[in-house]
Amino acid sequence: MTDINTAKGSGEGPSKDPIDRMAPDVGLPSAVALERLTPVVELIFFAYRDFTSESDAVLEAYGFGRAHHRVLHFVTWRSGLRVADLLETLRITKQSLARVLKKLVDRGFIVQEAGAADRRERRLYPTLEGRKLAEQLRALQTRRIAAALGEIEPAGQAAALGFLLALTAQPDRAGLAQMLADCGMTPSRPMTETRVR
Amino acid sequence: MTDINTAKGSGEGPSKDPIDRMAPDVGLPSAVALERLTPVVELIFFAYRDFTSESDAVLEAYGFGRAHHRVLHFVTWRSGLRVADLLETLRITKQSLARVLKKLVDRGFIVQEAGAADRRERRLYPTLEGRKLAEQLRALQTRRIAAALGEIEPAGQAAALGFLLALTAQPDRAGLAQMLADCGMTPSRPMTETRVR
DNA sequence: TATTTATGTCAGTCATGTTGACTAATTAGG
DNA sequence: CCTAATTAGTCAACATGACTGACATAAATA
Repeated sequence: MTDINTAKGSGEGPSKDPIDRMAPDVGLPSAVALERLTPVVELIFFAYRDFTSESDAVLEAYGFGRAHHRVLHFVTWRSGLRVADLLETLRITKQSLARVLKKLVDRGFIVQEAGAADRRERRLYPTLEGRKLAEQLRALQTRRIAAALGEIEPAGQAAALGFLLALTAQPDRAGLAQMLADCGMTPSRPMTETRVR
Repeated sequence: MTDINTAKGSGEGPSKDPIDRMAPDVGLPSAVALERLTPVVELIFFAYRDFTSESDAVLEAYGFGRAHHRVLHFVTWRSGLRVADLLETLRITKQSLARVLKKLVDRGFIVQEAGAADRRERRLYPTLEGRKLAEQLRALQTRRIAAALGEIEPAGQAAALGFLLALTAQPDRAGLAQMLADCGMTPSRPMTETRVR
């Protein structure tokens, strides 16, 4: 666990590697100082736990779980995607998806139709009911996000998104950054080619 | 050390409802505009998914899962806590915890000892091996966090933490904010109704 | 036509969450 | 001092959502 043993107190050196040039204020030399970030690990845990709690409660009333939420979300807001896209996005196996997707289809929240160009593909779409639930869940989540953004200084909002984007692994960054930009949500320091790790 | 909060002189607005006065830049009126935040929902999903992926891989080699990680984390970094504290923190049931905790104890990563004042209590402590694993996992996570903080403007780092703190529900905010402050990580606009200090 | 691709499905396993009931040890209150 | 409440451990049973591996089917492609 200690590949970070490079410089330590080196205050204002030229910063190249992201791991070395961090947080002047939130202060981060390099080696030992990483442990100062321990509470941030917990912060992320608590934030995610609470971010999902509201929608989880709604889902429960429908007899769905978080897995159904994820599927319904992407099918609704990236309407027309294929099963393969969903597998790639969620990083789960076909069988895991099948169980969840089947339930959503059986219960009338999602419909499948063969692709126009390639009829092996099943394009996925929400039904009216599916869209309604997806909207309800989105409302809960975006409301919480909006409230949280409202609690920080406007100047820092782009940075907050930039931080989350930087936590995300490369393969998904570009698409996310594009989506954010399309919605007028420009993260600070967008997709800098970073090989974290 | 708190000089980050001075960023931009926009701080003195007539702040009303958090949901109404948000994001001039990241722009947020109120009603319909919430749907512009949809990609942020996905951003949070991807960020969390990728944030946990590295440590999950290490855990797998030990035959542990994310549940064990959470327990080991809190037992190590809040050493000496009681079972009841853990239940409260993780928001799981006694039985869920028992299975995971028992495995960690049986495998020699955690020890329990009766509380000094109240001998019904079982205070939890990591063994040497437990601490080693916890350190390894923490290193992975803090390294990723540090890299992500390094990718945004220093001025925005406090805001990024403030955003996550704002996503967290009240009960846990105070303690988190205190921990962050103790480590020199001051989130911007800390706790609204949570006076610590 | 033969192969590859996209999807669906069967069968079984594992991890982690749940409930409810019960025991044991210890402390606290009347 | 004896009963209450508290803290923790445990059993049995169950649900969800991951996983693997094997196999089926339809459609596109070489």
